[in-house]
Amino acid sequence: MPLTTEFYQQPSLDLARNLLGCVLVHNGPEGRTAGIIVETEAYLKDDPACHAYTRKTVRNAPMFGPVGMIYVYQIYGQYYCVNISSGGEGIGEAVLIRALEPTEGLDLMAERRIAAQQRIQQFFGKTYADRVLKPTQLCKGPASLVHAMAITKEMNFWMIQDSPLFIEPAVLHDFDVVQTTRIGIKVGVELPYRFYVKGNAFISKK
DNA sequence: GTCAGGATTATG
DNA sequence: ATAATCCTGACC
Repeated sequence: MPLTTEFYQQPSLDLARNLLGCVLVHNGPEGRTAGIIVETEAYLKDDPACHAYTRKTVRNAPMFGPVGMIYVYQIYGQYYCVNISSGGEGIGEAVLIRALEPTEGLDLMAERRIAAQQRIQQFFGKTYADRVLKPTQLCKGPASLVHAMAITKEMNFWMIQDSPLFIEPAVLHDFDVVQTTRIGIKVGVELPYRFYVKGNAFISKK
């Protein structure tokens, strides 16, 4: 059973922490893929790194939506990242999913990762060397997991409580959580809003 | 209307 | 360490 609104109503930092161990699932036309969430980051309203820091805009609108609204945005021209809106309607906050430990559909994930990379390389008229992706490489990083799970910008504004992309309750328990600073940002670097499962081999970066 | 730059990734 | 890329948001 997917997690419901009640779960997403907790404060954004709690949500980021408590999403660890839960399972992100996509029941798509090509099949089912799933993975345990092992790394997240929170973006809060009074946080300079947050897309919604200044004001509500076309891009960040889903962050101001009801809790559980999916926010997919493009980055560096060619990649996408997925967030879950949090904090309540009218409050521009969200949790970024940064890494999964794949549990279902690993072959499909690998196919999609390679296909995605081929599209990108082909755009430059280059070829993409054949390779085998290890399970640890499938969903390591926010844009990688978006490819592996076939998450698209179509899903922007969808509600994760009621969509083919959803989250199931925690299957991991009794693990240690590391709370530290976020990755890839230039402002708000000192804020400890990143959470990951200690010792897990699938996180994007130490 | 213009323009700088990014919550990344793969490659050298 | 660095390139690649397109769309958004800031500013004039």
